[in-house]
Amino acid sequence: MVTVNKKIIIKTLEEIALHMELLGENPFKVGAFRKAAGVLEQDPRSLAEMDNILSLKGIGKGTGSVITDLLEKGESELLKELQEQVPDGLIPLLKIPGLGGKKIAKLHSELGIDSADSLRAACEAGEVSKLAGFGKKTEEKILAELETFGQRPDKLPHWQLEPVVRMIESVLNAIPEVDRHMVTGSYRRTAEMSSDLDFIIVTKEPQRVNEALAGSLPVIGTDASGEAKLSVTVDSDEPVDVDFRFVTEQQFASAIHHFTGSKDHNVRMRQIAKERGEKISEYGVEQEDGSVLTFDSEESFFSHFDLPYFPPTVRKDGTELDRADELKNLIRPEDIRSDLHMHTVWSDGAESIREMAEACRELGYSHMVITDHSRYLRVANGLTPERLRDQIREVREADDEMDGITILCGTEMDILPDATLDFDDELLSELDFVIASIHSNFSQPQEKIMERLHAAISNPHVDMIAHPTGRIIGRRDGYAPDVAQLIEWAAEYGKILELNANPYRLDLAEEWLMLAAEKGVPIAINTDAHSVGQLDYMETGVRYAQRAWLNRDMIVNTWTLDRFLSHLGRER
DNA sequence: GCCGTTTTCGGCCCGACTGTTTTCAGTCG
Repeated sequence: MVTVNKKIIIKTLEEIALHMELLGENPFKVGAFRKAAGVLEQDPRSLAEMDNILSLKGIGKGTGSVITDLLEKGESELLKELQEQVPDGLIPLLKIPGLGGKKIAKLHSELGIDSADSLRAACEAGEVSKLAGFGKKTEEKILAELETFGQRPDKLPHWQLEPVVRMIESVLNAIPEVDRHMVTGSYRRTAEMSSDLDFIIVTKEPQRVNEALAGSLPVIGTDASGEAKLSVTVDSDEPVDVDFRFVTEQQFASAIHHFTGSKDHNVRMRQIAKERGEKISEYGVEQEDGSVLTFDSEESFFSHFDLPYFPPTVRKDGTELDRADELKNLIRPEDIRSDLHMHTVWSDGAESIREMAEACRELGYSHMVITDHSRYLRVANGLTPERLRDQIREVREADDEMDGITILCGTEMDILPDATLDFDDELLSELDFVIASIHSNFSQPQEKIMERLHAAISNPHVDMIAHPTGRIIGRRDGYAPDVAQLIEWAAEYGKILELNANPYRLDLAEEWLMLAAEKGVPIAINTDAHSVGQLDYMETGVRYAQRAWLNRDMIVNTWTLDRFLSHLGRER
């Protein structure tokens, strides 16, 4: 029998919701199972640490008995019963746009549809269009969707959407009838992955803008087109769904708040409004007398409800509204005064030490660390001990020459596959800051990976572990370390863990950052820049850190140079 | 199914668009 963990419970609850949806169940009942799954997912504790799982808000008799079933018997009676009523093949059909639980239930009961294949056959035979509530257009649309069924990813990583956002913004900037625009949705919340892009557009002529957009964007499909919105699929590396909403200047603040979400955040806000006899919509706040209040900014919108401004990144499951007093300590981009991980032409970077230093000074940093790769990483022209000593001399010279910023000597040293380090202790002791990281043999068993990480983190000269899991969002999982253990070690040995701000990485992930915070492990947000331009990744890193509610005092790069060095136990 | 110092019953956020309808259900976000 499989050991039941939190993930299995979450998945089971979600499966139950899906099956119920296909049985045409009451949407609120379906939602209750989804909500229970969400409550567990949001809770940072592991199953073992949750002694009172059944008393969590959102988990009641029904969802609780599913959990009890799973813990006691390893499976859910309810899910088994549902699976007998609903063929497995129906579940994926929910992903077809335009098909929801009720329509699929009808296809199943009236036509015996039980899979994508039988649905295709029924469409081709013209049976679907004969059903009440269905028609010729629906049938054609289903057939077209089945063509590409399962080929498109559900969500795209933030880094992949970024160039699409830029492209769309430049199109919007070129349309004269567009007065103002903003990208919202989960993208604005710096979610790792988003299923679509949402733009709010202020215009007095929505129809003209609608036509201009449809004419200028590489549109490969239109889902909806009206006075208030345009929904299209835009061609890019992957097709991207994009929604445009047209609003007036007065509605703008309410609209960006509404479409930035999250959905759960909005639900909480609306409940608060309702208790006061008000009603929130994307157009404003309706008063009891029917008049609608609008706002000149999101700040004044929140303030209307006696709330401080919650940045988009913390708008998640609604519980953020209970954490208003933590906002003042939340890390913000302007708190950052250093970048501790970057590369130069000495290894695989594009710019010189001085060019990187000038760029960091421009950003207003007080100090920075040059951390080129070590010799093991041949593909990146990693530094031999001799070259590193040469580099130290050049860094010291540059530091002496330059005013306004302190340049420190460091390395991003490889942790080798055999759990040894690429440089010896003597050389490491000559550096101001030592990063250790894994770039090779990702597929080793977890014990070996952990042995490598332990060798690094327990070495007294090593200060930080960089991109601790090696993941690339949406591409690869990395080397799957036991992150909880790594965090324990970091706490034990007093070491720093990195939040790598490169949008491809964002490593450590949110859930681990929260655990690290709980254990008091300091975090460094670093760009790992390989060029001057990449130093700008810092903002994404900080926004991502906000999602984990990191406060500025635990972020190493907010510290003064003196505090940083004294933490490292180094003097210069 | 879940929840509740206004409630143990009756709500549960709210609106746009489409397709199939002659006034609205279903889907989506």
